[in-house]
Amino acid sequence: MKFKAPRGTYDILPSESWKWQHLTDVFRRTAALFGFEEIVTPVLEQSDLFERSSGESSDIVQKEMYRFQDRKGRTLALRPEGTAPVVRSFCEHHLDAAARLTRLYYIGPMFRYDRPQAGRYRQFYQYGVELIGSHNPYYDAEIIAFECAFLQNLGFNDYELHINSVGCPCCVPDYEAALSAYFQPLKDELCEDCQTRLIKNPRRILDCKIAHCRDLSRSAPVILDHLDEDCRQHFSEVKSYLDNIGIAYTIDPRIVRGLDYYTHTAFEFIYPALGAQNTIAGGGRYNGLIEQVGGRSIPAVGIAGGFERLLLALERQSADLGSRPALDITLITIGETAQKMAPQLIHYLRQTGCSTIWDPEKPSLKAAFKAADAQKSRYAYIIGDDEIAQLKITRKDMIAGTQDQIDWPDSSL
RNA sequence: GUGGAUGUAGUUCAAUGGCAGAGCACCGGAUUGUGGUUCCGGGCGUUGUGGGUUCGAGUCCCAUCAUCCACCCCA
Repeated sequence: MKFKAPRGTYDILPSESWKWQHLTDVFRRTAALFGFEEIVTPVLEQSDLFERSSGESSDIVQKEMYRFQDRKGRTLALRPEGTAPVVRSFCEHHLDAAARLTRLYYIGPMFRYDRPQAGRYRQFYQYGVELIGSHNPYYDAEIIAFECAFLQNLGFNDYELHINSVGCPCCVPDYEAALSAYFQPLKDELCEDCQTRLIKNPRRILDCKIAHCRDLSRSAPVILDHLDEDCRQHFSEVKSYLDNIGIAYTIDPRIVRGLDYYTHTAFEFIYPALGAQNTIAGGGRYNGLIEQVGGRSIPAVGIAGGFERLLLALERQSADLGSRPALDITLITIGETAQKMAPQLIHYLRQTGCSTIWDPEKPSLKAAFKAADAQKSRYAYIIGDDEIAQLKITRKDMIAGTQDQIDWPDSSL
């Protein structure tokens, strides 16, 4: 075997692809229910779009982005996430001119140069929805409600919803100062990573998985106590909207989103049984992003989820994913005359909407029926000299095993 | 980028340093007009790749690639 799919990428084979179709079908249906319309953007973007939006210091930009020069020396990147491209397109095409609020969804591959692991790939598939144009906390709740509806439509209920407010540029500096002040005296007790976090990004200490660091952060200052009035008010309204529509959530002050553009509400949908990579969807409000990308200051909120992890979770739960599509008819011919008539018959059957296959080689009948089995054909249509003489088709029900005769569909055939 | 485990037939796995095998799947036949059961028959695969040690390497050593798991990070 000479060629292999590149590291961290994989093929979705026919034995699996129908499941993906199911996921995307349910996603599109749910998105439509919420009034979202699809937007498709290129897989390639100018790399500074991501550098500017995600933050120069973010891991995505620092070490995970596929970045290269094209033949004219332009620096392009394979998109590592979906929101920045959507926002770029939104600004470029002035989508806000048409409506006060823009509701968009997308589906597509994303790329991050990461070490592959359970539920983590270099090319992976995400879906996302974005509500652009309002700072109203109702929409934060609506995005969360959308994700809940999507998961529910897939028959998936075993997830946890964690929400937090990450503050805004007005209150974050104050909070980070308080955090540093708290951890500084405990510095020597922190793990090595957390000691550097203390200097670079103290909030990440709260996310550490080392037991002792967790113990230390238990009584650390909480962002929610340091929110300014506006953020506090916003968060409390989001919660009351959620309460209102009966969505259960856990307030998790440790949620720190990986991208710099998030403000106010942040949320994650988690399925703990997935192992280390257990976040199936994450999102939040990004009021500063659109301005950073070059547009006016426009508030927005959105969420993105990973199809791989969703599928892993659904399979773990043995959720109903539908079934691999079956074929209506396998046509089996016996003898030269039937052989000659088959193409016209199969053409006719397909035109009437019956999925039909026929093998022009002449396998043994046994092999022909086995093939019909392998394709999960509902019926086998058999034509041979006997049938042709009587203008009949022998129709075998492949599930019941019974057999009867039907008229040729059109006597002119 | 760091650490650990693992790479043998389509697949799941065997093979005290001494002739590369089995189950399942697949193909053919028993049944030249009938599948899913049964019976019989069908396996030369660069043992991931490249070096090394050895009379001899699937087995030991080194490198490399890939997969899995964890760190990191996130979807």
